[in-house]
Amino acid sequence: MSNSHLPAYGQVKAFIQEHISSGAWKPGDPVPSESTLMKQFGVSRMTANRALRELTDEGLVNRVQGLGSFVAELHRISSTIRIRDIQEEVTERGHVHTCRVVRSEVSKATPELAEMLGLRTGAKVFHTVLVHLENGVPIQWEDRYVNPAAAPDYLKADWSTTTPTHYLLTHAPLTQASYSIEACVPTPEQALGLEIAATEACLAMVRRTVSGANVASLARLIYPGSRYRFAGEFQS
Amino acid sequence: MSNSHLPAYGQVKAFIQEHISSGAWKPGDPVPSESTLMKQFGVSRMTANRALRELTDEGLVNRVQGLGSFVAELHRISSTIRIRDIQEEVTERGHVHTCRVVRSEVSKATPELAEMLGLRTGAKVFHTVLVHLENGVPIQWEDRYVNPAAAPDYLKADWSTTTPTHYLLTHAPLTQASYSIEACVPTPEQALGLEIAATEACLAMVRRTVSGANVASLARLIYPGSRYRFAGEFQS
DNA sequence: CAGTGGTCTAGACCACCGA
DNA sequence: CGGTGGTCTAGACCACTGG
Repeated sequence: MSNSHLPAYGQVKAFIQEHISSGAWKPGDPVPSESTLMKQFGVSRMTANRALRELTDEGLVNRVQGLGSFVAELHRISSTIRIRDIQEEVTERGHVHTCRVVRSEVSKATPELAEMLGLRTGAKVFHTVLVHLENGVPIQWEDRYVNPAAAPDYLKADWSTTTPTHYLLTHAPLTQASYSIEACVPTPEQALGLEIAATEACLAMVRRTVSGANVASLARLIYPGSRYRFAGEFQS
Repeated sequence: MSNSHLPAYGQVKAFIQEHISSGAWKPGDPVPSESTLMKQFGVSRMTANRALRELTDEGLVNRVQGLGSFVAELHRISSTIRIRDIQEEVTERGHVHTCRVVRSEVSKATPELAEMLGLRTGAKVFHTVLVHLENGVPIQWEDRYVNPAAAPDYLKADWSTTTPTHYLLTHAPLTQASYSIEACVPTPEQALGLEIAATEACLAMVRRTVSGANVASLARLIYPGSRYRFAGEFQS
């Protein structure tokens, strides 16, 4: 085994994890109690508790006070998505990120937009439309509305050195966000900007970010289906 | 404050979280050390440690041995995705799930398929193609290859009472999976099966699941762009 | 009631970092 | 060297569950 260098709580975790992932303990089966693990591994209760608590946080185990610990249902296996800055993503791949500004303006909130941003209809909003390129190839159309209350100097930023995502992350402490991913066909203007056929399927990510009491921004990010995909891993 | 009913470690966490999300402590700034928190809150070191450790697990704080604890970069805010059974998802919405079987057969692995499933070219694989409907409306085209070693009786399952996802979750303990989401246009057969126009953009989720030593299954799930989206929330 | 988990303490040893 | 985090212990009190 490779457990020898693990801390004690890690060895207890590994022991339980192996029994679960091998199928020896099935969903709903009881997991050894803290006191059982104390005797079995010769550890203190705090150590056994930490092992079980971390497994609970990871979604592998359910615990009920007064009852015991049980193997969780399997479909809880999960993966994490992060808000990433596209510039970071591109340079991390060793490629060059550039950006074209299509629009950068002050506009008035339509009723739907006002609703989404928590403003009055007709209120001032910032609006930018950018195209992000990786090694000169367009990979993202970014159409973004920003609440002036959250970032008053948004339009003064220089999009050749920073990105809206990065600017907002550093200027408006982010507390919450929601997103959705859907498929769409591009508008003629988007197809032109992304240099793709008007019939090509695209991924659209709609993101709404909240900063403190304000909705900070509403963004619609369009990716050509042929040049971009989201990927991830589910673990243990 | 509403902290009064929180356990001690929770109060310490809340204290730090507030300073971070309000922007008072910015990324890179030091967070109070364990011994500082001990004095400030009158708690033991284990309690202060737990607060800081959980904040680290949540990605809000970075800790370096011998140096200290620091506010993490903000873009770490994350969300979790889970593998969900489509039948569960539909019935949870109070709707009716049904399913049409398009194909259910034994076939031979092409070179690419063999590579993805960890088999030899020409080896036996199970192949099913199903259409899932919500209240009679097609919402998912499921094209799946299954490794016989992981689920020998896969083709004997009754797809009117169970789904491949559910069958595999219960019969092949899942240890790992990877996925990718992309946009595509449907093939003529898929458009027909999903009852959509051949030009409609679709979401495609490709999922590869691993069970113990075997790759269990390779699935391509196609969703009509007009009827389905992935959505989620980023928290704290 | 006995057994479970949820929390907390006071003290300990170690490895690491920077001055 | 002193301060930091990483881990561990032995014991404690509480709330909850089931029989």
